[in-house]
Amino acid sequence: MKNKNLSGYDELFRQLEEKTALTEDEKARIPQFFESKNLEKKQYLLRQGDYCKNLAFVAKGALRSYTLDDKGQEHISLLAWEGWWVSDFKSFIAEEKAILAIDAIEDSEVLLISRSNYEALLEEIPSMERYFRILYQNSLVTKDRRLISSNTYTAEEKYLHLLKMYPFISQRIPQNLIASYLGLTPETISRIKKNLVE
Amino acid sequence: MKNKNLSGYDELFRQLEEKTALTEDEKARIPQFFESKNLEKKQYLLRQGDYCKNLAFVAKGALRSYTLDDKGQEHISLLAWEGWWVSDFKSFIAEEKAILAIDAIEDSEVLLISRSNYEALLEEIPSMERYFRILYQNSLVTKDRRLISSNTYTAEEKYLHLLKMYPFISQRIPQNLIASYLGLTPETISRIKKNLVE
DNA sequence: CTTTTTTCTTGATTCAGATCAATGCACAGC
DNA sequence: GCTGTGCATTGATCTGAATCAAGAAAAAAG
Repeated sequence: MKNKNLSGYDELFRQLEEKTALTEDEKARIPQFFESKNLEKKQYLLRQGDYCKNLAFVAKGALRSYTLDDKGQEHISLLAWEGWWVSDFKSFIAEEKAILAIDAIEDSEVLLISRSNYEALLEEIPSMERYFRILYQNSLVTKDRRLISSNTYTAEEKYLHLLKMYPFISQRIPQNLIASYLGLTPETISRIKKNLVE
Repeated sequence: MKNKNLSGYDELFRQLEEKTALTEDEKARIPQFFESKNLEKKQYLLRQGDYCKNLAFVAKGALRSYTLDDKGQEHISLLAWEGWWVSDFKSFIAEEKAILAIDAIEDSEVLLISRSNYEALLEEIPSMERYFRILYQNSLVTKDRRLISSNTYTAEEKYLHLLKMYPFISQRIPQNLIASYLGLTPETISRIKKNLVE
């Protein structure tokens, strides 16, 4: 086995074992499929228009994926910290150009798996097929809830719903990124907070 | 094998074989896990607050899932026609009360699979584990795009984007349901259409 | 400790889309 | 053929959140 920083894999195994059982033999084989990468705050993992060659597991730190609209405004589609996966899925799977950009919002460590290694991993280790089925199943539930929130709730309800789901988020993620994630402006968040105090 | 209406299973197999290979033996075993049900237009498959006991495959017709907000307004989260799956996933998986209602918007035929049969199916037929992994993977891509659309686009862009993805939708789904799906009002859709003609 | 950069707050104004209200239209049932 | 019920259009008005514009505060950099 190549010289690998194993710390990131601990976090990966913790995640995997939450959803599926792994033998020691499987655990020994898994790191070969991945490659570790450190990112500094603001460093890009993917740029819009590039091909998304990897699926990334966040072992440490936090990343965001986002689109840029015509006016150059950023719209965050995902905030991913330890234990989350991030990529432009469509680009990764269908080998199209990415519409998402991904960068680090803190100094981070990610574990990258290429398309071919991903296919091989699913093929060779059936419990990984199961892991990803369950992961995606859960992600779908979360995305569904977010979509409902986005179409149904007022700005204040969206903000409160987010705090309820991720109580620590305001300690970790700046307000302007939270705003972008919720499809609101930083000013609106600021006013909501003021209202809540009263 | 029990006496089953096989027509619905043809549509199911077509869907399955788009994503994974099935042996004749597997195809013979699959129907046992499901139960067919006919629904008339407006008939409920699931009500808010009930437990979602089944995952439903739409063999014929069309269904919608939706939430009701405080003011009694409906917000459609999914329109599902032939080849689509529909349920309150969170309720189905975690055995919680459903926040979604599901009903038929046309006379329909669905194939229902219970939680325990779903688990058994995935266990006994590994290519079904693969099928659902790929299905969910693709659904995630679609949901992501919808979320971006919802947070980034104007009303007109949302409508055009929908038409581009499902060109036949306006022939099949009434405008007021399309509006609800997009998080808009029917009046807004009407005005957009008028503007587009000019 | 000082300077620079980034984030957050507050106020004034604007605007896209909702809401309210009325009318027209189409198809299902009798 | 009428008649009712649900769906679509159009206009007038309202409103929640965006935008524009300054500062204040906090964090990072030197």
